[in-house]
Amino acid sequence: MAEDDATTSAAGQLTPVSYLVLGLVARHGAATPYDLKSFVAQSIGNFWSFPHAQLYKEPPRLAELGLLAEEREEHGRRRRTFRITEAGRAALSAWLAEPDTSLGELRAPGLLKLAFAELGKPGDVEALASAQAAAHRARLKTYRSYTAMSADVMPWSLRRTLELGIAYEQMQVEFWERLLADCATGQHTRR
Amino acid sequence: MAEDDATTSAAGQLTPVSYLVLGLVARHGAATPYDLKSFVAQSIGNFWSFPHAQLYKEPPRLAELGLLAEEREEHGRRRRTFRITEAGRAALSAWLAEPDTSLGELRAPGLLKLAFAELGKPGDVEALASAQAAAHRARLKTYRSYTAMSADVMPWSLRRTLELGIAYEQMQVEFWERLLADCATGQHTRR
DNA sequence: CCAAGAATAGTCCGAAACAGACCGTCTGCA
DNA sequence: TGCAGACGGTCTGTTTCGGACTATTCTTGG
Repeated sequence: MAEDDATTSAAGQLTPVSYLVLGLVARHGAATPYDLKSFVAQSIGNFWSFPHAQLYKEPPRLAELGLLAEEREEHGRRRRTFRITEAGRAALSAWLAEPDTSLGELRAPGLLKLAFAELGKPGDVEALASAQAAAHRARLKTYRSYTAMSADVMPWSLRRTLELGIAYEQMQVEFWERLLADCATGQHTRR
Repeated sequence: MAEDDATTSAAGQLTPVSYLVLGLVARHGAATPYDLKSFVAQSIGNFWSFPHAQLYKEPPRLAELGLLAEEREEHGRRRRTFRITEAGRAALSAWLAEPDTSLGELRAPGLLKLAFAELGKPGDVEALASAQAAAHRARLKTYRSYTAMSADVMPWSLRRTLELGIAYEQMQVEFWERLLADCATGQHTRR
Protein backbone atom coordinates (compact mmCIF):
# COMPACT_ATOMS: atom_id res chain seq x y z
CA MET A 1 0.00 0.00 0.00
CA ALA A 2 1.60 3.20 -1.16
CA GLU A 3 2.00 6.18 1.09
CA ASP A 4 0.58 8.56 -1.46
CA ASP A 5 -2.92 7.73 -0.38
CA ALA A 6 -3.07 8.83 3.20
CA THR A 7 -6.83 8.65 3.16
CA THR A 8 -6.84 4.92 2.68
CA SER A 9 -3.67 3.88 4.44
CA ALA A 10 -4.14 5.86 7.61
CA ALA A 11 -7.88 5.42 8.05
CA GLY A 12 -7.52 2.19 9.98
CA GLN A 13 -5.42 3.77 12.70
CA LEU A 14 -7.61 6.76 13.24
CA THR A 15 -9.81 6.92 16.30
CA PRO A 16 -12.44 9.43 17.35
CA VAL A 17 -9.69 11.39 19.10
CA SER A 18 -7.79 11.59 15.84
CA TYR A 19 -10.70 13.17 14.05
CA LEU A 20 -11.37 15.44 16.95
CA VAL A 21 -7.82 16.74 16.70
CA LEU A 22 -7.88 16.95 12.92
CA GLY A 23 -11.18 18.79 13.01
CA LEU A 24 -10.12 21.28 15.63
CA VAL A 25 -6.83 22.02 13.91
CA ALA A 26 -8.62 22.40 10.59
CA ARG A 27 -11.20 24.73 12.05
CA HIS A 28 -8.68 26.99 13.75
CA GLY A 29 -5.93 26.92 11.16
CA ALA A 30 -3.26 26.12 13.72
CA ALA A 31 -3.26 24.93 17.30
CA THR A 32 -1.07 23.77 20.15
CA PRO A 33 -2.16 20.79 22.21
CA TYR A 34 -3.00 23.23 24.94
CA ASP A 35 -5.36 25.03 22.60
CA LEU A 36 -7.00 21.74 21.79
CA LYS A 37 -7.45 21.09 25.46
CA SER A 38 -9.24 24.43 25.85
CA PHE A 39 -11.42 23.99 22.77
CA VAL A 40 -12.47 20.55 23.93
CA ALA A 41 -13.23 21.73 27.45
CA GLN A 42 -15.74 24.28 26.23
CA SER A 43 -17.42 22.20 23.54
CA ILE A 44 -17.49 18.45 23.01
CA GLY A 45 -15.83 17.83 26.35
CA ASN A 46 -19.15 18.45 28.00
CA PHE A 47 -20.51 15.26 26.49
CA TRP A 48 -17.44 13.18 26.01
CA SER A 49 -14.42 13.50 28.26
CA PHE A 50 -11.01 13.31 26.63
CA PRO A 51 -8.13 13.24 29.13
CA HIS A 52 -5.76 16.03 28.17
CA ALA A 53 -2.84 13.61 27.93
CA GLN A 54 -4.48 12.23 24.83
CA LEU A 55 -4.63 15.63 23.26
CA TYR A 56 -0.87 15.90 23.73
CA LYS A 57 -0.11 12.42 22.45
CA GLU A 58 -2.34 12.43 19.40
CA PRO A 59 -0.99 15.39 17.37
CA PRO A 60 2.59 14.05 17.12
CA ARG A 61 1.15 10.71 16.08
CA LEU A 62 -0.89 12.36 13.36
CA ALA A 63 2.20 14.27 12.30
CA GLU A 64 4.05 10.99 11.82
CA LEU A 65 1.21 9.80 9.63
CA GLY A 66 1.59 12.94 7.58
CA LEU A 67 -1.79 14.35 8.48
CA LEU A 68 -0.47 17.27 10.48
CA ALA A 69 2.61 19.44 10.20
CA GLU A 70 4.50 20.26 13.37
CA GLU A 71 6.52 23.30 14.21
CA ARG A 72 8.12 23.88 17.55
CA GLU A 73 9.50 26.82 19.47
CA GLU A 74 13.13 26.32 20.34
CA HIS A 75 13.08 28.32 23.52
CA GLY A 76 10.85 29.32 26.35
CA ARG A 77 7.73 27.17 26.55
CA ARG A 78 8.73 25.17 23.54
CA ARG A 79 5.20 25.26 22.21
CA ARG A 80 4.34 22.76 19.54
CA THR A 81 2.08 24.22 16.90
CA PHE A 82 0.28 22.00 14.45
CA ARG A 83 -1.26 22.73 11.08
CA ILE A 84 -3.29 20.41 8.91
CA THR A 85 -1.76 19.05 5.72
CA GLU A 86 -3.49 18.22 2.47
CA ALA A 87 -3.48 14.56 3.44
CA GLY A 88 -5.00 15.49 6.77
CA ARG A 89 -7.72 17.50 5.13
CA ALA A 90 -8.43 14.56 2.85
CA ALA A 91 -8.69 12.12 5.73
CA LEU A 92 -11.04 14.47 7.55
CA SER A 93 -13.22 14.93 4.49
CA ALA A 94 -13.39 11.21 3.91
CA TRP A 95 -14.51 10.67 7.48
CA LEU A 96 -17.11 13.42 7.26
CA ALA A 97 -18.41 11.98 4.02
CA GLU A 98 -19.23 8.56 5.38
CA PRO A 99 -22.52 8.63 7.27
CA ASP A 100 -22.30 7.06 10.69
CA THR A 101 -24.87 4.57 11.92
CA SER A 102 -23.29 3.82 15.27
CA LEU A 103 -25.35 4.82 18.25
CA GLY A 104 -22.80 5.66 20.87
CA GLU A 105 -23.14 5.17 24.56
CA LEU A 106 -24.90 6.72 27.48
CA ARG A 107 -22.63 6.24 30.46
CA ALA A 108 -24.69 7.63 33.28
CA PRO A 109 -23.89 6.51 36.81
CA GLY A 110 -27.29 7.65 37.96
CA LEU A 111 -28.94 5.38 35.45
CA LEU A 112 -26.96 2.42 36.73
CA LYS A 113 -28.06 3.18 40.24
CA LEU A 114 -31.64 3.48 39.17
CA ALA A 115 -31.45 0.09 37.51
CA PHE A 116 -30.91 -1.48 40.93
CA ALA A 117 -33.11 0.85 42.92
CA GLU A 118 -35.45 -1.98 43.76
CA LEU A 119 -32.71 -3.42 46.02
CA GLY A 120 -32.30 -0.24 48.06
CA LYS A 121 -34.25 1.40 50.81
CA PRO A 122 -37.53 3.15 49.99
CA GLY A 123 -36.28 6.72 50.25
CA ASP A 124 -33.20 6.18 48.11
CA VAL A 125 -34.90 6.65 44.76
CA GLU A 126 -36.40 9.97 45.73
CA ALA A 127 -33.02 11.24 46.85
CA LEU A 128 -31.39 10.02 43.65
CA ALA A 129 -34.08 11.48 41.43
CA SER A 130 -33.93 14.77 43.21
CA ALA A 131 -30.14 15.00 42.98
CA GLN A 132 -30.10 14.01 39.33
CA ALA A 133 -32.84 16.45 38.39
CA ALA A 134 -30.93 19.25 40.09
CA ALA A 135 -27.64 18.36 38.42
CA HIS A 136 -29.21 18.19 34.98
CA ARG A 137 -31.09 21.42 35.54
CA ALA A 138 -27.81 23.11 36.37
CA ARG A 139 -26.15 21.86 33.23
CA LEU A 140 -29.16 22.81 31.15
CA LYS A 141 -28.82 26.33 32.45
CA THR A 142 -25.15 26.42 31.47
CA TYR A 143 -25.93 25.19 27.98
CA ARG A 144 -28.68 27.76 27.59
CA SER A 145 -26.22 30.49 28.46
CA TYR A 146 -23.99 29.30 25.61
CA THR A 147 -26.71 29.94 23.05
CA ALA A 148 -26.05 33.66 23.40
CA MET A 149 -22.62 33.28 21.80
CA SER A 150 -22.10 34.91 18.46
CA ALA A 151 -21.73 32.96 15.23
CA ASP A 152 -18.03 33.85 15.00
CA VAL A 153 -16.97 31.61 17.85
CA MET A 154 -19.79 29.18 17.24
CA PRO A 155 -20.15 27.72 13.76
CA TRP A 156 -23.57 26.36 12.91
CA SER A 157 -22.44 22.79 13.31
CA LEU A 158 -21.34 23.42 16.85
CA ARG A 159 -24.57 25.24 17.55
CA ARG A 160 -26.43 22.17 16.40
CA THR A 161 -24.57 19.92 18.80
CA LEU A 162 -25.39 22.40 21.53
CA GLU A 163 -29.05 22.04 20.61
CA LEU A 164 -28.75 18.32 21.03
CA GLY A 165 -27.12 18.84 24.39
CA ILE A 166 -30.01 21.04 25.45
CA ALA A 167 -32.60 18.56 24.24
CA TYR A 168 -30.74 15.81 26.08
CA GLU A 169 -30.58 17.66 29.38
CA GLN A 170 -34.18 18.66 29.06
CA MET A 171 -35.17 15.05 28.60
CA GLN A 172 -33.14 14.06 31.64
CA VAL A 173 -34.71 16.74 33.79
CA GLU A 174 -38.18 15.67 32.72
CA PHE A 175 -37.41 12.03 33.34
CA TRP A 176 -36.12 12.48 36.87
CA GLU A 177 -38.82 14.95 37.80
CA ARG A 178 -41.50 12.59 36.56
CA LEU A 179 -39.92 9.80 38.57
CA LEU A 180 -39.87 12.03 41.62
CA ALA A 181 -43.52 12.90 41.17
CA ASP A 182 -44.47 9.24 40.78
CA CYS A 183 -42.57 8.40 43.94
CA ALA A 184 -44.61 10.95 45.83
CA THR A 185 -47.85 9.33 44.75
CA GLY A 186 -46.58 5.80 45.28
CA GLN A 187 -46.77 5.07 41.58
CA HIS A 188 -43.27 3.87 41.09
CA THR A 189 -43.60 0.25 42.09
CA ARG A 190 -46.60 -0.24 39.87
CA ARG A 191 -46.93 0.55 36.13
CA MET B 1 -9.06 0.80 59.39
CA ALA B 2 -10.46 -2.53 60.48
CA GLU B 3 -11.65 -5.13 58.04
CA ASP B 4 -14.92 -5.59 59.83
CA ASP B 5 -16.38 -2.64 58.01
CA ALA B 6 -16.41 -3.71 54.41
CA THR B 7 -18.68 -0.84 53.51
CA THR B 8 -16.06 1.71 54.37
CA SER B 9 -12.84 -0.09 53.59
CA ALA B 10 -13.81 -1.43 50.19
CA ALA B 11 -15.75 1.55 48.88
CA GLY B 12 -12.69 3.25 47.43
CA GLN B 13 -11.83 0.33 45.20
CA LEU B 14 -15.30 -0.16 43.82
CA THR B 15 -16.08 0.99 40.31
CA PRO B 16 -19.35 1.10 38.40
CA VAL B 17 -18.60 -2.41 37.17
CA SER B 18 -18.32 -3.59 40.76
CA TYR B 19 -21.76 -2.33 41.60
CA LEU B 20 -23.15 -3.70 38.39
CA VAL B 21 -21.89 -7.14 39.38
CA LEU B 22 -23.00 -6.82 43.00
CA GLY B 23 -26.41 -5.67 41.89
CA LEU B 24 -26.94 -8.41 39.37
CA VAL B 25 -25.79 -11.11 41.76
CA ALA B 26 -28.01 -9.70 44.49
CA ARG B 27 -31.01 -9.55 42.19
CA HIS B 28 -30.65 -13.10 40.93
CA GLY B 29 -29.45 -14.78 44.11
CA ALA B 30 -26.56 -16.47 42.37
CA ALA B 31 -24.83 -16.06 39.05
CA THR B 32 -21.90 -17.19 36.97
CA PRO B 33 -19.91 -14.63 35.02
CA TYR B 34 -21.57 -15.99 31.95
CA ASP B 35 -24.96 -15.21 33.42
CA LEU B 36 -23.78 -11.69 34.15
CA LYS B 37 -22.70 -11.35 30.57
CA SER B 38 -26.20 -12.33 29.39
CA PHE B 39 -28.00 -10.09 31.87
CA VAL B 40 -25.87 -7.15 30.87
CA ALA B 41 -26.35 -7.78 27.16
CA GLN B 42 -30.12 -7.52 27.43
CA SER B 43 -30.32 -4.60 29.83
CA ILE B 44 -27.78 -1.96 30.73
CA GLY B 45 -25.44 -3.13 27.99
CA ASN B 46 -27.60 -1.29 25.51
CA PHE B 47 -26.50 2.02 26.98
CA TRP B 48 -23.14 1.21 28.41
CA SER B 49 -20.90 -1.46 26.96
CA PHE B 50 -18.98 -3.63 29.38
CA PRO B 51 -16.47 -5.96 27.71
CA HIS B 52 -17.23 -9.45 28.90
CA ALA B 53 -13.68 -9.92 30.11
CA GLN B 54 -14.46 -7.45 32.87
CA LEU B 55 -17.45 -9.47 33.97
CA TYR B 56 -15.13 -12.44 34.41
CA LYS B 57 -12.42 -10.50 36.19
CA GLU B 58 -14.58 -8.53 38.59
CA PRO B 59 -16.38 -11.28 40.56
CA PRO B 60 -13.16 -12.95 41.82
CA ARG B 61 -11.91 -9.53 42.82
CA LEU B 62 -15.08 -8.86 44.76
CA ALA B 63 -14.76 -12.29 46.33
CA GLU B 64 -11.31 -11.35 47.61
CA LEU B 65 -12.77 -8.23 49.14
CA GLY B 66 -15.31 -10.42 50.89
CA LEU B 67 -18.29 -9.00 49.03
CA LEU B 68 -19.08 -12.16 47.10
CA ALA B 69 -18.77 -15.86 47.91
CA GLU B 70 -17.40 -18.12 45.22
CA GLU B 71 -18.15 -21.76 44.59
CA ARG B 72 -16.77 -23.70 41.70
CA GLU B 73 -17.60 -26.92 39.89
CA GLU B 74 -14.67 -29.31 39.99
CA HIS B 75 -15.44 -31.02 36.71
CA GLY B 76 -16.97 -30.40 33.33
CA ARG B 77 -17.39 -26.74 32.54
CA ARG B 78 -15.93 -25.69 35.87
CA ARG B 79 -18.57 -23.04 36.32
CA ARG B 80 -17.87 -20.41 38.92
CA THR B 81 -21.00 -19.44 40.82
CA PHE B 82 -21.10 -16.34 42.96
CA ARG B 83 -23.43 -15.33 45.75
CA ILE B 84 -23.56 -12.07 47.60
CA THR B 85 -22.37 -11.89 51.19
CA GLU B 86 -23.65 -9.71 53.99
CA ALA B 87 -20.74 -7.36 53.45
CA GLY B 88 -21.59 -7.23 49.75
CA ARG B 89 -25.20 -6.44 50.46
CA ALA B 90 -24.06 -3.70 52.81
CA ALA B 91 -21.74 -2.17 50.21
CA LEU B 92 -24.51 -2.23 47.63
CA SER B 93 -26.99 -0.63 50.01
CA ALA B 94 -24.52 2.07 50.92
CA TRP B 95 -23.96 2.85 47.25
CA LEU B 96 -27.69 2.94 46.54
CA ALA B 97 -28.24 5.21 49.51
CA GLU B 98 -25.92 7.96 48.36
CA PRO B 99 -27.60 10.10 45.73
CA ASP B 100 -25.49 10.62 42.66
CA THR B 101 -24.99 14.03 41.11
CA SER B 102 -22.62 13.02 38.34
CA LEU B 103 -23.96 13.53 34.87
CA GLY B 104 -22.30 10.81 32.87
CA GLU B 105 -21.24 10.95 29.27
CA LEU B 106 -22.81 10.87 25.85
CA ARG B 107 -20.25 9.21 23.61
CA ALA B 108 -21.90 9.48 20.25
CA PRO B 109 -19.69 9.29 17.15
CA GLY B 110 -22.43 10.87 15.10
CA LEU B 111 -22.42 13.86 17.37
CA LEU B 112 -18.68 14.28 16.95
CA LYS B 113 -19.08 14.19 13.22
CA LEU B 114 -21.85 16.74 13.35
CA ALA B 115 -19.65 19.06 15.39
CA PHE B 116 -17.33 19.36 12.38
CA ALA B 117 -19.94 19.18 9.65
CA GLU B 118 -19.16 22.72 8.58
CA LEU B 119 -15.81 21.42 7.25
CA GLY B 120 -17.37 18.78 5.01
CA LYS B 121 -19.16 18.80 1.70
CA PRO B 122 -22.72 20.11 1.50
CA GLY B 123 -24.45 16.75 1.16
CA ASP B 124 -22.63 15.11 4.04
CA VAL B 125 -24.86 16.39 6.82
CA GLU B 126 -28.02 15.16 5.15
CA ALA B 127 -26.52 11.70 4.76
CA LEU B 128 -25.37 11.68 8.35
CA ALA B 129 -28.69 12.91 9.69
CA SER B 130 -30.57 10.39 7.63
CA ALA B 131 -28.38 7.49 8.77
CA GLN B 132 -28.52 8.53 12.41
CA ALA B 133 -32.28 8.99 12.36
CA ALA B 134 -32.71 5.52 10.88
CA ALA B 135 -30.37 3.90 13.40
CA HIS B 136 -32.08 5.53 16.36
CA ARG B 137 -35.52 4.67 15.00
CA ALA B 138 -34.45 1.05 14.81
CA ARG B 139 -33.24 1.02 18.38
CA LEU B 140 -36.37 2.80 19.54
CA LYS B 141 -38.42 0.04 17.99
CA THR B 142 -36.38 -2.60 19.82
CA TYR B 143 -36.82 -0.82 23.13
CA ARG B 144 -40.55 -0.50 22.57
CA SER B 145 -40.77 -4.23 22.03
CA TYR B 146 -39.19 -4.74 25.44
CA THR B 147 -42.02 -2.91 27.17
CA ALA B 148 -44.23 -5.93 26.59
CA MET B 149 -42.16 -8.01 29.01
CA SER B 150 -43.84 -9.12 32.19
CA ALA B 151 -42.96 -7.72 35.60
CA ASP B 152 -41.30 -11.01 36.62
CA VAL B 153 -38.31 -10.58 34.38
CA MET B 154 -38.46 -6.81 34.53
CA PRO B 155 -38.48 -5.19 37.97
CA TRP B 156 -39.88 -1.68 38.10
CA SER B 157 -36.44 -0.14 38.41
CA LEU B 158 -35.34 -1.76 35.18
CA ARG B 159 -38.55 -0.70 33.51
CA ARG B 160 -37.75 2.85 34.50
CA THR B 161 -34.35 2.73 32.88
CA LEU B 162 -36.02 1.37 29.79
CA GLU B 163 -38.31 4.38 29.83
CA LEU B 164 -35.30 6.64 29.90
CA GLY B 165 -33.83 4.72 26.99
CA ILE B 166 -37.01 5.23 25.02
CA ALA B 167 -37.13 8.93 25.83
CA TYR B 168 -33.50 9.23 24.82
CA GLU B 169 -33.93 7.50 21.48
CA GLN B 170 -37.05 9.49 20.78
CA MET B 171 -35.15 12.70 21.39
CA GLN B 172 -32.38 11.57 19.06
CA VAL B 173 -34.82 10.67 16.31
CA GLU B 174 -36.50 14.04 16.61
CA PHE B 175 -33.21 15.87 16.61
CA TRP B 176 -31.84 14.24 13.48
CA GLU B 177 -35.16 14.45 11.64
CA ARG B 178 -35.42 18.12 12.44
CA LEU B 179 -31.88 18.64 11.19
CA LEU B 180 -32.74 16.78 8.03
CA ALA B 181 -35.81 18.90 7.47
CA ASP B 182 -33.83 22.09 8.03
CA CYS B 183 -31.23 20.93 5.52
CA ALA B 184 -33.94 20.51 2.93
CA THR B 185 -35.07 24.08 3.36
CA GLY B 186 -31.56 25.45 3.54
CA GLN B 187 -32.02 26.51 7.17
CA HIS B 188 -29.03 24.81 8.62
CA THR B 189 -26.35 27.38 7.93
CA ARG B 190 -28.41 30.17 9.39
CA ARG B 191 -30.01 30.30 12.87
C1' DC C 1 10.02 46.99 41.20
C1' DC C 2 9.43 42.48 42.71
C1' DA C 3 7.42 38.49 44.91
C1' DA C 4 3.53 35.49 45.08
C1' DG C 5 0.29 33.23 42.90
C1' DA C 6 -2.53 32.14 38.87
C1' DA C 7 -2.73 30.68 34.35
C1' DT C 8 -0.27 28.56 30.69
C1' DA C 9 2.08 24.52 28.57
C1' DG C 10 3.76 20.13 28.61
C1' DT C 11 5.60 15.35 30.23
C1' DC C 12 5.23 11.10 32.33
C1' DC C 13 3.62 6.87 34.48
C1' DG C 14 1.06 2.99 36.62
C1' DA C 15 -3.31 0.98 36.63
C1' DA C 16 -7.49 -0.11 34.31
C1' DA C 17 -10.18 -0.80 30.50
C1' DC C 18 -10.75 -2.70 26.17
C1' DA C 19 -11.33 -5.62 22.08
C1' DG C 20 -11.10 -9.75 20.55
C1' DA C 21 -8.68 -14.08 19.66
C1' DC C 22 -8.70 -18.44 21.37
C1' DC C 23 -10.01 -22.77 23.72
C1' DG C 24 -12.54 -26.35 25.89
C1' DT C 25 -17.55 -28.39 27.11
C1' DC C 26 -22.05 -29.66 26.41
C1' DT C 27 -26.81 -30.23 23.98
C1' DG C 28 -29.89 -31.05 20.37
C1' DC C 29 -30.90 -32.95 16.28
C1' DA C 30 -30.09 -34.48 11.59
C1' DT D 1 -22.73 -40.25 15.48
C1' DG D 2 -21.15 -36.22 14.35
C1' DC D 3 -21.39 -31.59 14.14
C1' DA D 4 -23.46 -26.96 14.67
C1' DG D 5 -24.24 -23.82 17.84
C1' DA D 6 -24.77 -22.31 22.48
C1' DC D 7 -22.32 -22.35 26.74
C1' DG D 8 -18.44 -20.98 29.77
C1' DG D 9 -14.06 -19.27 30.33
C1' DT D 10 -8.99 -17.58 29.81
C1' DC D 11 -5.52 -14.85 27.98
C1' DT D 12 -2.87 -11.14 25.67
C1' DG D 13 -1.48 -6.92 23.69
C1' DT D 14 -2.82 -2.37 23.18
C1' DT D 15 -5.14 2.05 24.48
C1' DT D 16 -7.16 4.78 27.61
C1' DC D 17 -7.42 7.03 31.80
C1' DG D 18 -6.60 9.96 35.52
C1' DG D 19 -3.65 12.41 37.84
C1' DA D 20 0.89 13.68 39.65
C1' DC D 21 4.61 16.31 38.39
C1' DT D 22 7.61 20.06 36.22
C1' DA D 23 8.57 24.33 34.12
C1' DT D 24 7.46 28.89 31.98
C1' DT D 25 5.01 33.15 31.62
C1' DC D 26 1.67 36.55 33.07
C1' DT D 27 -0.73 39.33 36.57
C1' DT D 28 -1.28 41.92 40.36
C1' DG D 29 -0.86 44.22 44.51
C1' DG D 30 2.34 45.68 48.06
